[in-house]
Amino acid sequence: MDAFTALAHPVRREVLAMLRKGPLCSGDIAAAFEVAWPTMTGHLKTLKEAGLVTAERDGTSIVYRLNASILEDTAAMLLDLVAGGKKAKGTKT
Amino acid sequence: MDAFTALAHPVRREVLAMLRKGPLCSGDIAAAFEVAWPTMTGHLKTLKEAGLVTAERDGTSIVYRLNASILEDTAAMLLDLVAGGKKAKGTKT
DNA sequence: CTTGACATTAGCCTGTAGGCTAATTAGGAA
DNA sequence: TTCCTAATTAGCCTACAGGCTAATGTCAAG
Repeated sequence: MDAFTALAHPVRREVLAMLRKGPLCSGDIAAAFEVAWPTMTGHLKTLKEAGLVTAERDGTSIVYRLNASILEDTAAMLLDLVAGGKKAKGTKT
Repeated sequence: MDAFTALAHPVRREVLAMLRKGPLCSGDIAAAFEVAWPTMTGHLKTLKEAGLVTAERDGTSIVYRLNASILEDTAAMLLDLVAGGKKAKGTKT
């Protein structure tokens, strides 16, 4: 699933917001929301596939970490939709 | 439908990219893609509901125009997911 | 090896996004 | 009015996202 689609779900955006403060394990993330744990696992999987987070096992826990660069790239693509063909680099003329 | 969800579909993002060069009418947009016209009408409706475009009738045509500010806001929200709690405003220390 | 906690996978169900065709509305021209 | 073109709305269908419960896998501890 691509980053835009991954970002379309409010819970997944909230997860990213939690993660910006530092890495967290699956249980902590799941506990912070109303959804069942397996549901959160699904969201985390989606985020991981989109490259927005990374996962790493640490003992019995699995630690999720925000991947800022993908998020920045995605934001840049949005800004490009506005500016890409309008202001450009001033290369023309 | 919210802006993030609206942006999740590739055709809708392409429509926005077309629109950044200037306003276009429904028919021109529909003709530029493989989808049937009513399908494109649906996408345009979604974009309009998200505030990403505006529509205005001009004779028999309906002209669609990009609303850059919503797109910029949306991009800003993404960047905030990265920086919002990390770098903040430099207020601390 | 058994137990217990952490997390994912498997399986099922429901709602809705996204596609099409056909019908309808809106506006200009004859 | 009548007709033609532009665009939307209505209705239907299929596929898949997103939720749950139950079962399974994984690791550390005893």
